[in-house]
Amino acid sequence: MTTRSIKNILQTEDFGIQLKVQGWVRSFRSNRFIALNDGSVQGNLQLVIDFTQFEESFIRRIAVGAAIEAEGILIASQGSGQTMELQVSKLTILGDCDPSTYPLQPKKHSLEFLRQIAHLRFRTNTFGAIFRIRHTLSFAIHEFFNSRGFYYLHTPIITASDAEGAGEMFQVTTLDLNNIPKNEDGSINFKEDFFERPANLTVSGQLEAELAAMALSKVYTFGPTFRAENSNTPRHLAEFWMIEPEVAFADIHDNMNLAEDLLKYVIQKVMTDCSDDLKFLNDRELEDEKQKPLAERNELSLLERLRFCVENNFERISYTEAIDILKNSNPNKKGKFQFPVEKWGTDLQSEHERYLVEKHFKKPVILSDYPKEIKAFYMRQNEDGKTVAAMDILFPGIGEIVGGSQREERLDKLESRMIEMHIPTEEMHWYLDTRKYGSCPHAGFGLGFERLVLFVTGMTNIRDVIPFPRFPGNAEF
RNA sequence: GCCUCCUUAGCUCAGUUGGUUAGAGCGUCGGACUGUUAAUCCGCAGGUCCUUGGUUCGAGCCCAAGAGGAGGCGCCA
Repeated sequence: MTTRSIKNILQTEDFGIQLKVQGWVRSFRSNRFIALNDGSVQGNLQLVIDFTQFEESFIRRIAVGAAIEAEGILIASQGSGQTMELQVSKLTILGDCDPSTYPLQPKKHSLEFLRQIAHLRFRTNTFGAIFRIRHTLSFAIHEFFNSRGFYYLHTPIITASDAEGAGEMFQVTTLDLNNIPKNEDGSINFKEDFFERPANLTVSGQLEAELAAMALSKVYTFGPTFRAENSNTPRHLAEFWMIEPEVAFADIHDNMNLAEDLLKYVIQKVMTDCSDDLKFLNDRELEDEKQKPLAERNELSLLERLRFCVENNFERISYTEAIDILKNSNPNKKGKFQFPVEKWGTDLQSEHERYLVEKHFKKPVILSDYPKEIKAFYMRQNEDGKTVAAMDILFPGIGEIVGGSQREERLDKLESRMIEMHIPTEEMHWYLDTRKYGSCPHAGFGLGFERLVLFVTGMTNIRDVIPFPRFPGNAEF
């Protein structure tokens, strides 16, 4: 007899068939009904046992969390609440679960509590849904790029380049920290280190992806990224996953189109393939919001937000237009902003981004053409001499989900900008070579994967959408 | 890194102006019941009130420091 997943059983409705299932007990009622879940799907399969056929000591071992195997006949359910149930003829306990110490109960737990038992939280409905959706998003991203002729590129995790310019890095070393080899002048002798030079964990695969795009035309990376920033927010992690496409012969508008198409494709994919999980998370959020004051509730439900995002064009405006809107906005005039919007050239604060996305446009916004002073050295300088061809996509509740740009492909402009910004040109000879030999216009962006999962699941803390979050002071599990 | 708030039973939380023995729901454990839907009913047990120090005749409650958690800001994806 073949074992079948609960997902498969619930889909096929093969009544009258003898089959075998394995899973974990979610609840056991009336000494008769076992709700069995194997993680393949949100729903449970109801197992029905005749308790007169089993020893009382055996019945006691059917506890919440226990791993069991059951054989029986699938029949139309005799009770209401489910369409089918398995009439069990043989039951085996594969792994006991002591209810007096097992932390998960058949009741609602707070996300904060579950974060402390991240090794067990997969067993809850909420986290089952989150990680099935995370998987679906992940695969949809590969599907999207593959179907458009992109090549999946593995850029290095360890990098010796300290010029990526995207924040603090984690150093990688095999030196004995209790006995660090020194040069005569007292500085650290990195010749003794594994790579014979300082090395770090990557903060971005972009620069390497550009090199590949200069030959393969369309590439993307999808891998872990590390930032040693002391960021303590529900939107930041020290280790997160990022998607970074890089496209030759593309300008900033192609770049915006690509990002918008990608986001819509993967969100639509989850709406189609994970409807049960989304329904669960949607209802969970509605229930949760009943506790909140009206002003703090979402105007749209999770499902409505996703539909809205897929069905509407993202608003595209320039930084300059954004400043005008903000200057003339009610909160700015009434002094409601903590940071009043006054002059062109300063970076937008998150309260400003929130206003644009959540109040003014009420939809995803693509902001472009930022002042060059507040953006990275590799971004293409616009004709006005003041701005660069940068673009950020802002999502409601999440903030910046995508950051990208058309890259500076003109060698002289790139070099002078690097010198202005104190980027060591000698060390970056390999990057500059792409501008020296057969340079061409190209563009790309970085999409924060966990921020995407946040938006799609409606969760509000990024530590709840990655299995084992890493953040300052925490690397448990 | 800065600011605000929180920490009471396994979990979620009450706890009056500082006043005897710190409470509830759920869970656990014991019993009853058995076509249930986070089953239901009865009963028992369960506490370093985060830690340390201070004020006071007396501290879960007031003060200080520390630890842990959450949110806001900055950095960004």
